[in-house]
Order: sequence, then C-alpha cells, then structure tokens
Amino acid sequence: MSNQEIPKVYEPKNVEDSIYKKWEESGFFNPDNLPGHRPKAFSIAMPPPNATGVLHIGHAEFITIQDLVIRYQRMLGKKTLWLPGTDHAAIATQTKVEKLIKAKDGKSRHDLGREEFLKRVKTFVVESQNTIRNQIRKMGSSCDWSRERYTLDSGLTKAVNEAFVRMHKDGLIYRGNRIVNWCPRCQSTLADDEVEYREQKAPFYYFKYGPVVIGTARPETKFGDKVIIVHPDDKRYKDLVGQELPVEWILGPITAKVIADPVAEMDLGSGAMTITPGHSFVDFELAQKYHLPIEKIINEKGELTQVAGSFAGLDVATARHKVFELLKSKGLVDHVDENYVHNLSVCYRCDTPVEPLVSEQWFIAVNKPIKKFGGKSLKERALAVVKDSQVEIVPERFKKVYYHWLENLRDWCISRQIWFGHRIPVYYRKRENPKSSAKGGSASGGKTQNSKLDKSLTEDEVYVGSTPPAGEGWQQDPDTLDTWFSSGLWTFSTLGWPEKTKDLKTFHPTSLMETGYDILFFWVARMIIMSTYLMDQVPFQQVYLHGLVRDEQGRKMSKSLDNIIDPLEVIKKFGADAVRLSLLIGVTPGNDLNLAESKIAGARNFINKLWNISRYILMTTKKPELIETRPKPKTLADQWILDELTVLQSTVTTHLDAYQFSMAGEAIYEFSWSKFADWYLEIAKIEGGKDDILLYVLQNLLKLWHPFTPFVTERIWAMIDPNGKPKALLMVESWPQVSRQVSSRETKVVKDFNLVQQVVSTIRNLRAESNIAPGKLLTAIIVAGPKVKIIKDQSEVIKSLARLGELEVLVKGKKPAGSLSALAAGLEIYLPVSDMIDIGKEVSRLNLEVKRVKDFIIHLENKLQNQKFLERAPKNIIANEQKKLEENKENLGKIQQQLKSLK
RNA sequence: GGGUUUGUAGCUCAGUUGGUUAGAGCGUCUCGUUUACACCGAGAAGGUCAGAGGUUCGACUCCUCUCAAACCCACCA
Repeated sequence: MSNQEIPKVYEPKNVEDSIYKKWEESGFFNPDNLPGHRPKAFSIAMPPPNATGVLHIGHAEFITIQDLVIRYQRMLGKKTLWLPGTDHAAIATQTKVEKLIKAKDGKSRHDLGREEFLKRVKTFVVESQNTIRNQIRKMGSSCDWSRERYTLDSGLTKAVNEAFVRMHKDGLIYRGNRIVNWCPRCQSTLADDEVEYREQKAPFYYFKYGPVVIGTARPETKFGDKVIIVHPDDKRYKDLVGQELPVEWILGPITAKVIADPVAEMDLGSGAMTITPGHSFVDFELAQKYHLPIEKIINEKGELTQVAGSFAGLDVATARHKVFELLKSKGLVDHVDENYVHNLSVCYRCDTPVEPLVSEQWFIAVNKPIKKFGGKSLKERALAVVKDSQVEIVPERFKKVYYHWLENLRDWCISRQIWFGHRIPVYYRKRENPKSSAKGGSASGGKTQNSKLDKSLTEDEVYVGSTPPAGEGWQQDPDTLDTWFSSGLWTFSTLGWPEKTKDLKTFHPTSLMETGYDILFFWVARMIIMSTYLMDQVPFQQVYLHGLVRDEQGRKMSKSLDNIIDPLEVIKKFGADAVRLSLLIGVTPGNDLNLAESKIAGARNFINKLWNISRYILMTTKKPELIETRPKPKTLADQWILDELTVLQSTVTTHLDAYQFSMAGEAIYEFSWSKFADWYLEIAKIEGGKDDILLYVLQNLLKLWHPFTPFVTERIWAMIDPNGKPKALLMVESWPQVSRQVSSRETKVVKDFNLVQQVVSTIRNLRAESNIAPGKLLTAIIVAGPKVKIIKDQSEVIKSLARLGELEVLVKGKKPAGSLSALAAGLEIYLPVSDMIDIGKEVSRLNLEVKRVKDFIIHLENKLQNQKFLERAPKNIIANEQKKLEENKENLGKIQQQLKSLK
C-alpha cells in the first residue's frame, strides 16, 4: 500500500454507503448466514419507530447502543439477531395524516370516508417507512432487514387478533362501562400517556351541602353527588356517619348518605367531600367500593345529560357558570377561591380539556386472578418477574418506578374510536332466532348484551374471532385497538407467533430490550404483561434504559428553540462513526445526555487520528498483512505496548459485559491516542523493525473499536492483506480473547516504561519552562540510582524523544553547577545549560516544589502517627503510605540539594 | 402532595462495593525540531468534588438535613 493510495484525511461520506452495502450483501445481518458454529443466540427486538416521518437524534441514540451490543455479541460468536421494524402509532399517525389532508385539500377524514382515508394513511406510512429505513442504514445498523416487521402487517395483525381472542376467551378482555379519558373533540378515548397536563388558575368554589361545606372546581358535575365522605377518625362528623341527610341542592332537595373512608383528608377544607363517580377516576373507584350508583352527567359531546334537568344540553363551560349562579341565588355559596391553581388534563393532540367519563369500552383486566398464575393477576405476575430478576433492569433504580406504576395500574382501556389501527375482532348482529345462535361465538356476559355503544348495531349476538363469522348481517366493531396493544406483543409477534416457529424457539425471550426510560410504562411494562401471559415467558432478560438527548444546555430539542441536531445532517458533516461515538462516550445509563456539535467534532477528530495511525502503519510496514499471533517483544516499549493491550482487552470486555459503554470506549480511546500513537509509534520510528507488533496491535484495536465505529474500522481492515486467508469482513471477525491474567512481570514492565515516560516528560517540561528552543539539542545527566540499567538501556529512546545530544546516566550524583534540575519519579535530572538559566526563576520554582513536597510529607506523617489508623487500616494501605512517605522524604532531600547547588 | 435524578475545572461530563497528591474531552495560555495526522505535536494554567452536620482510622464515594436544577406520578375531592 503506497502513500498515494491513502488520503491524509478520512472522508466518511465517500465510503460509508459502500461499506454498508458490502455488509448487507454479505448476508451476515441475518443470523442464519453467520459463519462458524454458534450455539448461543443473542437477540434484540428494535423498538419500532413510529411510521410518522423522520428519525431524530433520540433514535440515533438507541440505534447506536443496540448496534454496538449486537456487533459485540456477533464478534463474541453468538447467533445474533437484531430485528427492525416500524410502529403504525395509531393516533399519532392518524392525526398527522388528518392534518396533512386538511392542509392540502381542506377536507376532514369524514369527508373522505373510512376506506379512502385509510388508503391515504397507507401511502403516507409507506413513504415514511422508506425514509426511516434509509436513516437506520445511515447509522450503520447491522439489523436483519429480511425479518423486518410492521405492527400493522398481516402477520402481526394475526397475532393481535389471536391475542385478543385468547384473552377474551380467558375472561381477561371484557367490554364494560368504566371511566375513561375522553376527548370530546377527537371523539375517542385516550390512553393515559395521551393526556397532558397544563397548569391553570381557576375559581375554586365552596358550597354549603347540608351540614358540611364542600369544595369543587367543577360545579357542573355535581348534579349526581349524593354521598358525603368523611374520615373515620374525624370527630366532627362522627355522629353523622351512616346517616341519610336531607340536603338542599342544585335541582332541589335530595338525600345524602354519609360514609366514612380514609380517602377524605381531615385537614383539607372542611374535611368532608362529595363524590362524582361518573367523572372522576378516584370517585369511580370509591363508588365501586361502596356499590354506589354511577350517573353520567356529561355526555361524549361534552354536554350535560338529562340528569341535569333544565341544564341538559348545555356545554360544560356555560353550565359551570349557570350552576354557580343558581347555587348563589339559593344562598348555598360559602366562598370562592379565585387563586386556585391546578393541573388541567388536556388532549395531547388538540389541547381540548379531557373529560373523564363512563363509557362502554374494551378493557384488559389487570387485577383478575388467573388460574395458571396460581391465582395471581396480570399485574402481580408482571411485578413478580422483575422482583425475582427474571427481567433485570439497568439502571436498577427504575425498578422502583416500575413497581409503583404497576401497583397503581387500573384496567387497561384498549379500544379507540379512531380508524387507523387494528380493528377489534368482534362482530355483532341482531338475533333473529334467539334459540339458534351464540354457538361458535363466545358471547361475553350480560354487560355486552346491553351495549349502548352504537345504536345502529343491535347486538343481540356477539362473536369474537380472528375471522368474520359465517352468516348474514354481521357487523364488525367500528373501533380499533390501542397502539400499545400491538406493540405489547412486539418481541414475539415479530418472530412468528402464534405459529410455533424456529425463530421463536431460538430467539425468545429476547436477550435485551434497549429503550428510553420515558416509555418504561407504556411499552416495557405492557410487553411484560402480554408476554408473561401469552408466551408464559418474559419478553426479554434485560432492560437497558437510556436517557434523553438534549441540547448543550440541557434543554429539550425543539423547533421553536432551533436547537435540533438532525442525525442525517451531522452524519453528512462528521460521519456516522463520529455521531455514534459522541452518543456513547460520557453517557451513563438512565441519565440524559447533553449533546453539542463540538462534541461530535471531537469524535470526528479522534476517528481521523485512528485513520492516521493506520495510515502510518500501513504505509511504513513492508507487508501490511494479518498477524494473528502475539509477536515476540524485543524491547521494553514492545513489552509495554503488548502488555497494555492485554490489559485493555480485558478492561473493555468487562465494561461491555456490564453495559458500561462509555468506560469501554474511553479506555480504547486513551490507549489508541495517548499510548499507542503518542508513545509507541514515536518509539517505533526510533527503534525500527516492529512491523509485526504494529500490525498486531492495530488489528486488535480495530476489533475493539469495531462495535463503536464500524465504518472506519471496516474500511481500514479492508486495507490489510489477509495473508493467505480468504478475505473476511471485520464485522464477523472474532473478539480479542483474553486468555490469561496480567502477570507481575507485566506490571513491572509497565512501571519501568512509565519511568521512561516520566523522564522524557520532565525534560520536556524543563525545556518549555525555560524557553529553550525545541530544536536545540541538549546534554542531560540523570542520576538514576538502582534504576540506572533501565535508563541506560532506554537512552536512545530518551535522547530522541527529549531532544538530547548527549545523555550521561550515573548511579550516584554529581550536581553540575549552573544546571536546570528536576526530579522524575525520584530520579535526579540535570540539564547543564548555565548560559540560559534565570537563577531567580529557578530558585522560586524549586522552592515551590519544596513546599509542595513538605506539605505532603506532613500530611503523611500525621496519618502514620495516628494510632487508630495503624490499628484499623488494612496492612497494605499502611505499607503504601509508609512507602510514599519515604519516597517523598528522599525527594525532598534531593530537591534541597539541587537548590543549594544553584546558589 | 408522593417519588426519582442531578449538583465535581470556564463548558459538557466520567469517577461501580469508602483508602489517587480528584480525571477526560472541549475551551484558554505558551511553544512548535521531528513529513502518519494542524481534524496535529510538546508544555502549562484551572477544582476547599453545592452547603452544613454525622458515621469511619479514612468520605467525591455511606447517612441526615439545607439550598439549587430537572423529571416522573398523583391531583379538577
């Protein structure tokens, strides 16, 4: 390989696409094609990005981490599968397409009709999937495209239907009237995560309600309040508990029952409260506990119902005012707090205030005892698998968050009144002959028979099944499923479930789930629920949660702040490897990462450094060939670099196994730049004849770097002559194995070499401090005591690196007059340059040194005079401190001598 | 209201079972002989590890409290 063929600067954009093509064409992304015998499998299901458009830097983050892990495991010899895909993201996508159509044609989805609308959505999704695939490739992802899935493809739809039918049959999915988040504008239920909170100030009203005063921000819901709750320990109301009291209320006199329950806080307001079971989650549960009637005061359109008497038909805001006025005229207003601040829940799509209301929807029963779980519920099972570490969570602190969320989980509402998504596999028809139907279908209890969901459907007959039932007149439920229902199946539906496939057997449970902590509940927890029930397996053995990518100042990236880092743009500018590296170094699990372009530029600089290290080696070695066995070292530097490499391999492997990517990366970075490039390469120029070691170290470095920066390492690898072996991709090379522990001989080598480094650095420092021209060759005298042999052996290296013309190494010192002096690891170093010395400056420099050493000696002496320290500290610590003390005392003496010789 | 996290050099962050004279990258300053690399090299400056107590022979590391910042959950009683 000649000089001309290797450019001085690595240009990622010229080579990345073609390297990716090579990888893809090799077929090695697919575990079935991997070379060698691979008994162990390792799999990751890629969190499917929403098929709504482009990927952001957060996606780049997870792609980088997952690809790193997959490449590492592949090199370790595992059968590795990283399965990519996209999510249909029901509500998010539907909203986006609705907006697009509105902007383009001015039409609503109802103008287009269900069929035409879904056609438009499909077109949009196909387009954005292509964009996403391209972006994932640009990052260098070694995922198996042949197994790519989409949450709405036919296979997954089959899985979704199967899951629904099975859970329904087992009584875990039911249709019922329960309280849900309802968006009156979208006309749909909303998942908890689709509800956002906005702080707002609103009047808070206090009303006289019989003997108590109650507070509310929502007078318009109070028509149905017929129960007073007080705390059981509240002495004020002790006598009232259990009584039925006459109360004058909005529409006239009513009777209110008094119940004691600890939910009522004595200190809050009057300590008594009334409840509105139809429009509050908490009240709904209380009503269930005490079997209280649940009245619907507000309907799906956000208007008051017949229950409100003359107020019926009014919208919420108007009614609030009118109810207040009425109560005021009745003299029932106690007072109004105008400065009440609370969080209003609004729809994340349209900002409309969300109305909690009771509606007939499909639910998953999370609290129902399940036979095969020994009477445990879905929720309890999901808690248990984390508690007994069948699923490990990294970092561990998120376990607590997970427990807390699950413990408070309510039945999961899975039906949505939108068009885009998996249609609920339930069919209804009016019963013609009551006696002859119902076979074949699994009618689901009394409640379903009384549905009021859609008046146009007469649901005497209900059929639940993956395919439409035979016969005339069946109509499918118009609703679709919550998008998390299908994503909950992701780890196994993508592997072919419900079929019993080979992939399922090989790759499930998956090895690792790597995702952001922000979707721990919505996704991770739901996958665990679904998998433990349907598969009788955990979905994954480990969960690694990464943080959010923020801007340099820790702010979220957003259009309005104009601080968005677009992955494609920075890849174009700095290369994919640099982007990857900047997303890995200095990042710890579960913590947010502040990213600035300067950090990516820094990573780019390193990659160029690695390129040039390789360039130099490939240019200067006679035959840049593959060196597979550890070459024999000839000099101290050779021993040192090989030993350091051994240490590095073991360190990196340990860190990667513990998911400490940053520490692993930093270790290789430090080795590459500060050891290999800064010292060994320079020494190789002096000593010469090191082709085999240079190549050997380089090749191992490329392997260690490959999971981090796959493109540049693969590129360099391609320039190495395979030495008779068939040309292989670095991607499937085996990971450098550490076969043995680092020996004490190796430790000694490292120490000796460090001594040489210190001598060189000290001389360089003396030169710089005294402004001695770098080109000027100096003479140096080193008083080395017992180290005289090492220094003598290394004198050529020292002379060259420290720019010395002559070097005299002595056992015992003569102190030449008029010389610069310093200590390096206890060795005395003298530069006789009397003509250039500024004596005053030297004296003050050495005086500073004396003070520093003296202070340290005092510190050590105090420590060693402390009886308790001597009694209780471990022996090796004490010995170490003692040694330090001796060394420093010795050094002090030497510096004082040097000072004396100056004067 | 409940909970979690963070607070270490000008900036962004490492520091995994308590024992270093506390580290890196970027930035800053000084100087560039040596053709792998100026996306570079050599050298330097810069920190009472938020604050106060406590445990310990010993605390950046463990405990308590205070202050500051971020986030999550609950909350329209």
